[in-house]
Amino acid sequence: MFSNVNILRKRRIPVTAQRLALLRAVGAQPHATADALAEAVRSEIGAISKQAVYNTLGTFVEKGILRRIQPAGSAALYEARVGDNHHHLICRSCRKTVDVACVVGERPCLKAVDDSGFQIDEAEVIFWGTCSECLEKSGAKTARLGEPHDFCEQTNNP
Amino acid sequence: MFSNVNILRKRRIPVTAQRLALLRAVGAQPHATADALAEAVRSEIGAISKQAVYNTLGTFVEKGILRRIQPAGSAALYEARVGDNHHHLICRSCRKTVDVACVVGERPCLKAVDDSGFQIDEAEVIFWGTCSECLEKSGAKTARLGEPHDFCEQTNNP
DNA sequence: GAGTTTATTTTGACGGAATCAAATTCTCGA
DNA sequence: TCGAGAATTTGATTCCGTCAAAATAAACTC
Repeated sequence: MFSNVNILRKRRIPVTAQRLALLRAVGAQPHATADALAEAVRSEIGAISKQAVYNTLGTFVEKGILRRIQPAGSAALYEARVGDNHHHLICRSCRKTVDVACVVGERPCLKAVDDSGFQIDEAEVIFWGTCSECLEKSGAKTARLGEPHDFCEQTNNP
Repeated sequence: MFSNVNILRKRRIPVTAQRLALLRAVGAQPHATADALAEAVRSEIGAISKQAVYNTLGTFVEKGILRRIQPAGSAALYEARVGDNHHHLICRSCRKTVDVACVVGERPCLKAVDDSGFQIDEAEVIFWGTCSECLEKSGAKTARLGEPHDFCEQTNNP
């Protein structure tokens, strides 16, 4: 709790019980939704409003304390791992989400593409697939492999 | 119109005025939302229900006729370019969306990553940034660079 | 071509996720 | 401790998409 206070102080973010509890909640469960975090906080400090959750998480994302992932078809997820360059792997059937170390190394792909005049600040990569449990459940199906949707590294070097 | 009919016939999708109009609409404007497409269709054939739009677009995506992109914080976009391997570049401030060719390094990241037991079928890549117009408008502001978003921060090591 | 089967479209209600706005309460610096 | 400014609560609201049932249209068979 000590270091969490410092995290906030360091960035001039007023320290409140709600913010501290949210920080702890995100630390405890990675890839959680705003709603799940709200529940976690409630079981710890009693109550928190939906709005406070959104405000706070939004602030944390702005300030670089948290990272927000918004996978297609579901609510945003929040994680405490920032600053390292990792991506995500999501199971289409059970939605399990795991981290994937970035293959390309640092700052993947940011400059190699034709940027059309954009100033790119982030490359968001989500790998979609089926996790091992769901694969077993569905009978070790090898279905979708036929048409892999390749994502190419820009740096062709190994 | 002729070839669009064939696209549907080839896949055993019953041909309807709504589906044909939607196909034309998507062809006319890439990266459009369901709502924008509905409007386009309405100005062409008079009317279409919201549900028909969603049903149809959903079917098209399933059948591989269209591709759906779901950028964080906005409605899904649909595009007719399928089968080629390209990604997207989105302006954070005006939402302009452009295609980015995937520099074909013949190494799809699909297998290179530690897949945690997943069977990966797609790698979704979205580059976020600011387009040239918005850069100018904001006075060639290098604003966001001050607080680098996430991973630019600590990955300055080679 | 007419009739049947099947699938699509329409209509209207509904749901979850997130935001807006106003009033209240709290934190922090003087 | 006090007050200004910021955060939190509350409740309504918007946006995107889905559900369910009835009405309608397309495709297949004869």
